[in-house]
Amino acid sequence: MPLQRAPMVRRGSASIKLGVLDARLGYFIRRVQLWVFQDFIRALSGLDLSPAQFSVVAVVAANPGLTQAALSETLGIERARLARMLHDLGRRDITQRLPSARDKRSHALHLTGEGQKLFARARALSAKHEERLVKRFGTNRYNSVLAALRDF
Amino acid sequence: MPLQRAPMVRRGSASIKLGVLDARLGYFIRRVQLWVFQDFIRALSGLDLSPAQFSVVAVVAANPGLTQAALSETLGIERARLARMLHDLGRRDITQRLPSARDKRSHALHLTGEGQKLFARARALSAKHEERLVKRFGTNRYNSVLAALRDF
DNA sequence: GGGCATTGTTGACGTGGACAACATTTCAGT
DNA sequence: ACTGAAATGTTGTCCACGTCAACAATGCCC
Repeated sequence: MPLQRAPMVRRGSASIKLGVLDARLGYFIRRVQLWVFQDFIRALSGLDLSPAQFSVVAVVAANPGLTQAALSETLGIERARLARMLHDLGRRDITQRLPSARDKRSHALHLTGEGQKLFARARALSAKHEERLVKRFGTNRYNSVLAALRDF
Repeated sequence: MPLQRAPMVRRGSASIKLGVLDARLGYFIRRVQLWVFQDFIRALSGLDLSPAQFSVVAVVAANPGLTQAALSETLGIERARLARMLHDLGRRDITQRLPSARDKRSHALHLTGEGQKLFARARALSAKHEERLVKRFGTNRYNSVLAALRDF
């Protein structure tokens, strides 16, 4: 059994000042988003669903038949990017694009049967992720932050 | 003078439901971060400084002589990525890497004279950006969100 | 002194955002 | 009804960025 050396002591990251960054909300938003997304990805790693893919599936589930343009605007994902995402999700038999009756240019988006099963599992896993967030923030702060960001 | 047609009326983005996303903090964090970063980039567009570059300059300004490893860990930027960023900032005469006396492996990071002037202007512009954020949130909510994310 | 760790750098890969161009379809004004 | 502009979805391209592996130089502990 090869004995491992103890890793070098991490010295004083505490002494490093943030400077003006300490008064910039964008900096802290990025840091928290990094943590949240990493935890989310770990939580759903078994399903191979990225946060962006999960958001697409969730909105399609809540609004069956909506168009890609509407979905794109809702999630803030470029139409071009969304087309490629839906191509992939369709190949994996999660979403499907049906022809729209009223507008032949657009597609009506739906989940497949498999997609609905996957979404049910993803929802449960993401709920556990959310619980971790609540614990990390504390219930009160979690609620106030969620409300503030939602109203933005 | 070619007369412009009025753009098509955006119809009912209000009717689209978020579904389970409405109870996912990560979703709203991303949306706010999108807005914040876009506003920040617009605010500093005259200086050609990205949010990441600004954060590097700010931390170097507040901690002259620190090493790349320490900076990397503080900002959550990969050492590899940071090396390339500092190469670019050095080429633009904003930052410089001086040899470290104690540890010949590492570099002591500093702002150049030009870098300090640039940082002063960037700080002022980013402060106006921050004021827009305060107005958008409202002072009370801004303060509570900032405090909550800072403590995370 | 030997062996492993750390530092900084470079190369390679994949992802995602941004933008332009395109065919098809729809709409508004005449 | 016609016509020009706009909307929809798709593809191609470019670039920023996170990630990982490998490397040389240097530092540290035993």
